[in-house]
Amino acid sequence: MSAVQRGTPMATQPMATGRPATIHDIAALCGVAASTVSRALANPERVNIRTRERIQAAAVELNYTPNSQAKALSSGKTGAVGVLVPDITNPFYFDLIRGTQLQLKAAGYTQLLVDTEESDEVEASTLEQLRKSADGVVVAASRLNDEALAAAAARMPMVTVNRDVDGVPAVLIDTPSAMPQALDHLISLGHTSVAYVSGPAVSQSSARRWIALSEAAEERGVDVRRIGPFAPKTQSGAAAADAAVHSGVTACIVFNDLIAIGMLQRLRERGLRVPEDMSIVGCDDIFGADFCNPPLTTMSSPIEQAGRVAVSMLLAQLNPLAGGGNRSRSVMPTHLTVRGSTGSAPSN
Amino acid sequence: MSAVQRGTPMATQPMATGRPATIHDIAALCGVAASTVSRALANPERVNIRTRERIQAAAVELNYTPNSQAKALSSGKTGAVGVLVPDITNPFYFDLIRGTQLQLKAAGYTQLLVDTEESDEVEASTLEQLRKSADGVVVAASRLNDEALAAAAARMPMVTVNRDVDGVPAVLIDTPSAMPQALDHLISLGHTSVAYVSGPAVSQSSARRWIALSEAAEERGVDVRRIGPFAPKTQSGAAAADAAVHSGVTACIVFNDLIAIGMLQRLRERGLRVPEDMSIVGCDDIFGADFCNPPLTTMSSPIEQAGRVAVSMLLAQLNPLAGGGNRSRSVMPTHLTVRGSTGSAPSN
DNA sequence: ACGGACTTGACAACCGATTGCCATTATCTG
DNA sequence: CAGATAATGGCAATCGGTTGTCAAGTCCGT
Repeated sequence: MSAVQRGTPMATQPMATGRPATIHDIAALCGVAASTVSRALANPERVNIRTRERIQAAAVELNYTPNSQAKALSSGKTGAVGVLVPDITNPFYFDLIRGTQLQLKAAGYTQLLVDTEESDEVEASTLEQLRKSADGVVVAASRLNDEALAAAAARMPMVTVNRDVDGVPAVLIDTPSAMPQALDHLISLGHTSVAYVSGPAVSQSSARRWIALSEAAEERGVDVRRIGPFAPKTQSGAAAADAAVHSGVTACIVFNDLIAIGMLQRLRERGLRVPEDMSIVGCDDIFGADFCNPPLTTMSSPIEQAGRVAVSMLLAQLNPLAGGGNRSRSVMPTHLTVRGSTGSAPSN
Repeated sequence: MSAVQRGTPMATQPMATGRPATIHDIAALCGVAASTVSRALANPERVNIRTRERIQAAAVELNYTPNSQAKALSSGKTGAVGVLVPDITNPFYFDLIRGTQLQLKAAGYTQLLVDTEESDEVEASTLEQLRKSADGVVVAASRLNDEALAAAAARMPMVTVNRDVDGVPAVLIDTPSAMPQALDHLISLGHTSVAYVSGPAVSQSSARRWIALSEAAEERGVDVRRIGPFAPKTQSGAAAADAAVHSGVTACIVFNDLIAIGMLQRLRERGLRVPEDMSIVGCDDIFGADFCNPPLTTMSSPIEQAGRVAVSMLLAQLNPLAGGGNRSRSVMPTHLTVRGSTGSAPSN
């Protein structure tokens, strides 16, 4: 990161003209028609190289930047992409957002980030509004039902993250595949009675994780019960911890790290030790999972990459010209990261 | 491309037609001119009540929503506000972002969130671009120098957060005022030699905190030295911890919680106990400060409220009509939250 | 040198909404 | 009842680009 030093900005600061330059200013300066300027900038090969260069030079000189509103109006393309997340304060989405932002910026798009507040209504109305102000959307962990989501996807280009609906391209974070790993990890530590602490009832992620886990449990002949649902917030961890203790299990696999971290706090309050009395496995490996107490065993994925991939898929949909076949589904690998919150089952 | 089919008079389906309705559709349906529709919707009192109601009914029936691009183009107002943060993955900004988003949505504005990647160049170019695509900006923890920031503020409505520049309205999180509290807290625990672990060299916040701390230290006759600068990331904590240990102090007041948490980890690695061997005071009370190990003593502020206030100030600037006098400066209170990372000074 | 093929640049019609200006009509006043 | 005044609705220009159309200009081969 030593590149920080470079470029002390004595940068060529464009002087503050009263109003940003337009193609008409350029046209006037070059003595050509505005349309010629437009072409010179958009379809350079359609314009004489000398004129073109004169125009390009003038554009630089006037510090011209196209007016995105006007461009959107006449071309129908806004150059913006909406990114919908259910809760912007959930650390899981930080890296996702950063991934989408990076990839969008690289492609010259603007990111419209919206927090849908875990509400299907906010999500639906946002999608409707975005239909006119964005070229496409990335929808993370949608709270909409399948029909509504499919309908929205039919109206505008969309890529979902962690949500699988027929006909809608998706990036899936393959947490379910790590469930057997997590279970084997617990079994190897002597646990035979495990609880799955589930997330929101409308979360497809939670459902998929539970299915994967219960299948793996059946194969291995282990008792796994399900408790919940719980909201994906640390505050929910207290109730989840109490429910887990009451159920008598010695280990929990938890919908996500927020709840898991909340459980750690609650268990400590109740005088129970982790992992001596109870093992906890989280999910997502969010910011904080490595420095909570004890550090959380959890399932990790390349989240930022997921954001980048989602945007790539969306852009491929928007610009079908570019080579790469349009994948309609991309799966991000997941693995178990073992830390301090899991240990041998109580020996009693 | 063939001639666009838009003239079809009976194509006015209330259902989800391929294309959203425009004022022209409404005008056709009501048998009036488009401009009348525009007025009926914007200046209702300028249009006969019967016509107006007919138009409003048609608008509802056609599920009309104004095209924000077109509106922006002709009115010059975009209905969007840019929010610039240096690092979107820094939890400090989560609550700020949520605050701005809530307040903006309530006022019918769209939030354009941009991560400037701690770079003054990215920040400058973003501001320049936003000048045409947003009505105003909220700039958090700007990395620009005073002149550049003042110049940008002269070109478009702006409110800064944690940055004080002449003539630019600002929301200041008054962390400096908590510095004496923090120092007194440490002194009462027997510490006499304290280090300030500073943040980025260009961060005004860091500079202000240092000034407040060193003044308080002088008044109290305590030795406070400054180490750093360090980047505001947990990874920087390792170097910061080593520097602190080397300097021989028994307590650190740290620029922010990210660095502080990184220090906790590093100190543990080196076999040093917190707070027995070293006390740590963080700043910001970010997500994670309450559940790290040990829980972090830190300085807390109403960050989400800061975001809301920043937006309110900006909107007041945009719509001078509304009553409330335009405050140009708003200070958010800060207090010390004592947790487990501070304790009695080593007795040796 | 001439005609055709190909380039290049200008014009103008949009995109969807706002707004100044004017014509029409309704209402009111004396 | 005529004339004044206000209320109302429509036309058309405008915002900044994009793009289809066409005329003028260039270059070529024969």
